[in-house]
Amino acid sequence: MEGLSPNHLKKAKLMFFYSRYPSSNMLKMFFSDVKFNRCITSQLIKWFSNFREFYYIQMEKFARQAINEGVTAADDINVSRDSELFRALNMHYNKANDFEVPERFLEVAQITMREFFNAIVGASVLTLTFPKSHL
DNA sequence: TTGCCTCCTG
DNA sequence: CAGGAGGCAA
Repeated sequence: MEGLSPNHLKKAKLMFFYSRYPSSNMLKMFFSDVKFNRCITSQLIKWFSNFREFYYIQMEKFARQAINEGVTAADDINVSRDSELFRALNMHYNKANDFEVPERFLEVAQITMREFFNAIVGASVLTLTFPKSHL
């Protein structure tokens, strides 16, 4: 019925730093000590789905914050280990802070942030161009 | 139908 | 995070 321990959850979170969309096969390799069945697989996939939700919610949150703080160019957005965004994400996926988050994750997070920034700015431009009834 | 995903709740 | 609803592709 189960097979996934709290440690597996912690391990999954660390894996998230490397891939946001691990395939079921990748999961099977990463969790080679687990006897997979539909429930286990679904469980793990659900975890990553939840991880992504949190990730994207934070992205939108901080992208809007940057806009409100006056940032006008996506290129002015940078994500480093001392960024508020990173602190929020690290707190969520690496609570114990006993793992060194790969540099690659910072790069990806920054790219994501910029994409959200542009998407939000773009959307606001639309509402300004086509106000009220026209949308 | 099955599998995976997002969205929304609690 | 778990559950359930609902969309979508295989």
